[in-house]
Amino acid sequence: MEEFKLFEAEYKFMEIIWELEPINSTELTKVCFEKLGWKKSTTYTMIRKLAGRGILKNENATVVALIKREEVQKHDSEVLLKRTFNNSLPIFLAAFLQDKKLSRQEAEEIKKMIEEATK
Amino acid sequence: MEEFKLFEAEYKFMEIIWELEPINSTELTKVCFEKLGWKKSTTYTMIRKLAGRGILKNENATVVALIKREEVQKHDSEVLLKRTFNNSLPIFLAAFLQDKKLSRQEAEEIKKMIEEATK
DNA sequence: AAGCTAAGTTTATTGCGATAAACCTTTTTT
DNA sequence: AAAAAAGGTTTATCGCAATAAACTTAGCTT
Repeated sequence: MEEFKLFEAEYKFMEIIWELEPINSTELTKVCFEKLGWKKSTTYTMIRKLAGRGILKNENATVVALIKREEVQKHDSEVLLKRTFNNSLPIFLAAFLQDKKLSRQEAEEIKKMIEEATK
Repeated sequence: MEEFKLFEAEYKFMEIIWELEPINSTELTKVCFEKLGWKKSTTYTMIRKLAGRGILKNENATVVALIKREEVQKHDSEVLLKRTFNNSLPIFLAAFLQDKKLSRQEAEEIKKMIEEATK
């Protein structure tokens, strides 16, 4: 559970990795400098911390993610729903949709997903 | 926009206020001590900070919220959707519903809401 | 009038996420 | 063989949210 919690900087970093993995660690320091403005040591610090938590691994200078983006997304959704909406999808939607309009296509897509998730 | 962003401690604090408002400030220090373990000065510090940001007001020792819980809920939802799901409700639902089952009643409720939010 | 309580403010301290300087070792290039 | 680049680690620093100690002032109570 808790293993999927990422702080802001960690999340931005992982987004880069999910996009580019597998990626050489030196190459990664360059990308992080360009996209995040990080110094080399900052990137390596991040690699080490996330490796220690099983979020990614760095072997032979090659960095790969050990958890999927979808797992983190799911975790984040659940945290928000639990913390803020008493774990209720209808309550969430009421808040989120307030004053928003969906296209016909989005609506159909969503209804289909709801239908599929119904026992 | 940014005015609705609450940090964790602030959020827990506001939950108490939304539940009990209007509430006398001394009474509030007692509740915060019981529920959050905060000392009196911590509660007053929090009151002052949030008052400065227009989140609540404290007049004649009576504290009331100036923003509604629903506004914060909406803000938090939008932040998550933007940050994590490319602002797409279907993508969010795909992640959240994965391996979850909805009751028939929930499903109907949700579909109705979707329908109402469709242009 | 002396003490107590309510209702705060001023000013620190703490904890931790974010960031990086400085240093080290090994491999590659010239 | 000297220099440079790759691939790191050790150890700090910084910023800021979280928390609170200590002090103040005014009203109420005995």
